[in-house]
This record gives sequence, C-alpha cells and structure tokens, in this order.
Amino acid sequence: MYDPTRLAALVAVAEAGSITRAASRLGYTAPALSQQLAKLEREAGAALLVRHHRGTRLTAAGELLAGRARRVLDEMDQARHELARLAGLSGGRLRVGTFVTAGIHLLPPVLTAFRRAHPDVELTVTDYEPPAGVTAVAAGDVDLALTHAYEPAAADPMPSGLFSETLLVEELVLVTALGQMLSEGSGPLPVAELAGRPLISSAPEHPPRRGVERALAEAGATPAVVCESPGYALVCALVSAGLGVAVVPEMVAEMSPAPLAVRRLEPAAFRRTISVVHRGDRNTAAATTLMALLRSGFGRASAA
Amino acid sequence: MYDPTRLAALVAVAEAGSITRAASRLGYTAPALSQQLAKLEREAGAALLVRHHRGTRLTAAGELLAGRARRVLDEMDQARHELARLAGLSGGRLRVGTFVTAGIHLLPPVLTAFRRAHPDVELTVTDYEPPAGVTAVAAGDVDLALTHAYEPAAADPMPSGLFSETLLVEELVLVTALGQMLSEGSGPLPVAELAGRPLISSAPEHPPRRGVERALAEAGATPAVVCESPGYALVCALVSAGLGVAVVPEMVAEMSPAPLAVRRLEPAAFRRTISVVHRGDRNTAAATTLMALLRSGFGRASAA
DNA sequence: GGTCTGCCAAAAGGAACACTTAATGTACGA
DNA sequence: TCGTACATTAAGTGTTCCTTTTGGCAGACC
Repeated sequence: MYDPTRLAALVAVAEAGSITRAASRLGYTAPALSQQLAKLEREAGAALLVRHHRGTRLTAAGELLAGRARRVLDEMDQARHELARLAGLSGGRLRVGTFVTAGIHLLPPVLTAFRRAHPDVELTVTDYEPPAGVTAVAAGDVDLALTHAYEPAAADPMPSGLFSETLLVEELVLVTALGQMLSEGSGPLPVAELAGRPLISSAPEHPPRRGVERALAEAGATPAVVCESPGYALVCALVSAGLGVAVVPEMVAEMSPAPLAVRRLEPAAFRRTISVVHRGDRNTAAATTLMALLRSGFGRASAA
Repeated sequence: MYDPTRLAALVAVAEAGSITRAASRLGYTAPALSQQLAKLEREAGAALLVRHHRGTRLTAAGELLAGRARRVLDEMDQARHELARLAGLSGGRLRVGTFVTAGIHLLPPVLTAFRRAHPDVELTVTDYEPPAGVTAVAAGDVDLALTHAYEPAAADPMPSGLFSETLLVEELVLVTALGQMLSEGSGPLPVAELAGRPLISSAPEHPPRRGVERALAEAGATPAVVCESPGYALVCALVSAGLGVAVVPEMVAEMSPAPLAVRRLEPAAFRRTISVVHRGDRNTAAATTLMALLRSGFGRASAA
C-alpha cells in the first residue's frame, strides 16, 4: 500500500528533475520530500532514484513505479470528479454568509475541506453581522449563513421558508490582561465580583449582545470603553493592553492573538449559540454538503 | 488524495456488509475503522455508507468510490509485483543466518519490510553463533549472515570470496539489578570499580568474548556465574535477580525484558561490531535488497 | 586554488494522526 | 424487559510527518 502523497512526490521528481524543485513545486521543503522518497524506496524494496550532483533522476524501477503512480493518481482524480458530479455540485457555486469571528476561527478549515472535495465549485464568503445574515439568506444573496445569538436575549423568529440549525453552544468567559486576574482561585468567578471593574463592552445597543451588556451593568461593572467594531479583535487588544476586562465567547478568548488570562463565570448564565441558517428542502446540493462538513467540523472544534 | 488504507476499508465494508466484520477481517478494531470511514466521507464530501441496524451498506457514491478504489488497489498490487520481477526477486528465496540477539532485536523489523515489498520470496532464518555464520555463508547454506565481533579481540580474516560489511558498532555497558548501581554519579564508571564485584560472565573460552572476559578478570571482577547459553537473555535474568553484574552490548541492555540499571564504562574499551557477511558480486538479488534494508534499518535502530 | 552556489541528507523538536480500550447509544428479537 | 449486535464517542498513547538547523559534496567561477 503505497502512500499516494509519496507517489505524487516521485512523479514530481521525475518531472522536475530534482528533489528541491519538486519540493517547492509541491509546497514542501526539500528535506521533507527527501525523507518521504527514502521511505518510498524502502517500502518498494528497490532503488528508485539516482542522486546526481546536479539533480536527481529515476532508475528503471523508479520509472516503472512512477508510471503506475500516474495511473493511481488519475483514478483518484476521476473519483473526485465523479463524486462531485454525482452530488450535483460540479460547476455550481456556493455563497456563504458569516459573522466575523466564525469567518476567522471556524470557517477556514471547513472551507478547506470543501474545496479539496469540490475544487470546481465557485466559493464566495461574505461578512454579515447578525441579524443581517438571516436577511441575506431570505433575500437569496447567500445560500446559507452562520449567525450567533446571545443569552440572555430573545431569539428572533425565523422568517418563513428559512430554518436554523444549532451548531455549537459556547460559554462566555471573562478575559483580563495577563497578571490582572481578579481575586484568587481558578474556579468559576461569581458575576458579582465584576462590580466596579472597568469593562470593555460592545455597543450597549448592539442588538445581539444587548441582554449580556445589561446583565453586566446590573452586576455593577463600570463601562470603561465601548467598542463599535465588529468582532472581538479590538476588544481583546484593549483588554490585553490593560484597559479593562471583558466578557467574550470562549472560542475568541482561546484563539486570541493577544495574550489574555481566561476565567469562567459563575453562574454560567452567559452563552452564545452559533447556528447555520438555511433553506431546508430548497438548499442547493453544495449547501447541504457544506452543512454536513459544518456539523462534523464543529464537533472537532469543540473537542479541541 | 485518498488514503489507500481508507479505500481498502471501504472495499472491505462493501464485501463484509458491516464495519465490525470488515474491521476484524482487516485486523483493526471497529472504532478504528469507523473513524477512518468517517474521515473518508468527510474527504469525499458525500455520504458513502448507510448505517443499518443490521450492518452497513454503501450508498451510490460509496459504490462509485469503491469501484475506483478497487482499481487503485489493483494498480498498487501490480506495481509491487512488477518491482519484484524487475529486481529479479519473484519466486526466489532468501536464507539469512543470524546470531540470537540480532535475530531477536534487529532482524524482525527489517524482515517485515522485506516481506511487505516481496511477499513471494521464501524466507528462511537460521541461528548461527559466530563464527559459524561465516562458515554457513562459505558453505552456501545461507545467502548472508549477521555476525558480531567483540573488542578487544583479534578479527578473523574473511575466507576468500566472502566479504564483511560493518552495520553497527555498539558499546558494551555495565548492567546491574535496579537499585544496586555501584558507586555514585551517572557518568561513565571506571573499569577499576568492577574489582571484587560478582560477575555474571559468558563462558570464558567462548571465542568471541574471550578478550572481553579476560579484560574483566584483569580488572579484578570476581566470577560469580558462568552462562553457557547463547544470547544474553539468561545473563540479564540473573543480573536482574541480583546474582551479580554483567557487561553486555548496549542494545541488549536497553531491550531487556527484565528490569536493569545501565551504566557506561570508562574507558570505553569494550565494543562489539555487528556485520553482515556476504558474497559480494555473487550475491542474489534478494540478498542485495535485504542488505540495503539492513543499512537503513540499522540507521534507524541506532537513532532510536 | 580558494570560494561560492545548488543540491541532498541527518538531527532535533513540535504538531497532527491513528490506533487502542472503555463507555454510551440504538434498534431488533426473545 | 432483557439480551444481542452494531456503531459511535471519548480519552489516552504512540507514531508519523513536517519544519528548522546543520553538515557534506560536487561543480562553477574568480
């Protein structure tokens, strides 16, 4: 059972004439390819390459295996195309709406997987802050959209003909600058402890988070800075710089490029739900496929 | 690029009718196969399997991919056979002589690799304690033989028509029962410290180790038990039981099933060289191939 | 002759992957 | 209601693979 990646490496060397060139053409470093080819030679039980001082050629055995390799790679390519055609995806397009955070942290691996399986589907990603995503699906501007809803808050009803499926529920956690963690212990922090703390908040009248901001105000947190920017990049940067604390989704806290200290809150009253809005029976095949990937993809994300 | 192992799993499920049966037929557990198939489905971007309550069937997409998979696996099989034929190995045989320790610790992974590449070569492994291995190659009883030579000792000259290639040089180290390590420190132990220690030794007149035993006697070690058994399994067992200390090859000390404390000696005068004895130009193709595997295989063994 | 350049290989460290066992879920038949 | 058969989920462990760094080697060039 030869690893097709290694077979592709062999073919690439045959065509490029050197390991280094083949590696850069495939997007690897030269040592990586050298190791893989050495393993392939061991597995094949024969010398496949002749190392020249001006490149690398294939031996007779190498040419033979490269020939079979081309056929193997061809079969796999055909399989991919056939599967795409069977799924009715070939040549179609897929338009995804997403809010900023999901677009940064969640969507990329899923879209990568989709693209690998269906390279000829035209992909479009558009940024919509909720509830604009729902509107976009309703208007037919996108095939599906990722949205979020915060608790405590009232859930907006779905327009008729649209459906919402929950992908992930995550807690909101407290983030502070490193070394500024409030009080002792590592367990959940009572919300009351936020009283008097300078709070970096989203716009209080920003619909999705309205309930959260009000609850924080009731706990006695002191508004320090109000961020009007979509997403949490700015909030995290300000918190990391020591301007105050903030309550953000767990995923944001963990993936933040700025260093942050993270702490859960008690009681765990703050949550956000990430959902995908779609058209149900009227979904395109591409949309259905992406939704399947979203489901398993988010399963992995929550496990990590 | 579909992993051929996963493709084989899909074919196996198609033929077995259930994941559990396919798994046991392939030598895996059911969860392993289930996970691999789930990944294949994600990669393919389509549902391949229909989970019944009485087994698992393939969907149309699954059947399609399974068909391509059969062809891919076929190509790989053909490639293997062609490579074997090209190497002149098909239907041949390979007889290997080895001393006990190498047969236990070094040869198995190399033979496994050889067998995978050339399943139709008839393999024979025979146990020869040096210098009988050289004689066996000279007599044509085996195609090649692994032998060892200890230092200090005189190297026997090769009979004409035979050649010896060094594969590995390893130090001899001191082993004791756990908790009985002599003196302090973790650096190399001066040989003089062995004076008066009870020594588990190989037969003093056993040719390969004669020089080693004599040097240990000169250092003042007290013979406690003399082992006449080939290999070091018995020596290690006695040492581990606390009957005395011993000086054994590093590889033996590290791979011993009985728990042992290991310490290097100073000066590092004791070594053994593991070589392969062969016929040079008159080697069979199979022998040449195995020697290539031995070279890279021992490279890995020394790295581990 | 000495230096530079291009190419390949070895070593070490970190991230990802695949396997295992154990536990959970689900439909069917007695 | 229980027992069986099948599949999945979860958690832990070992291996694999890729990257960076380093070293060696042959020809080109000054």
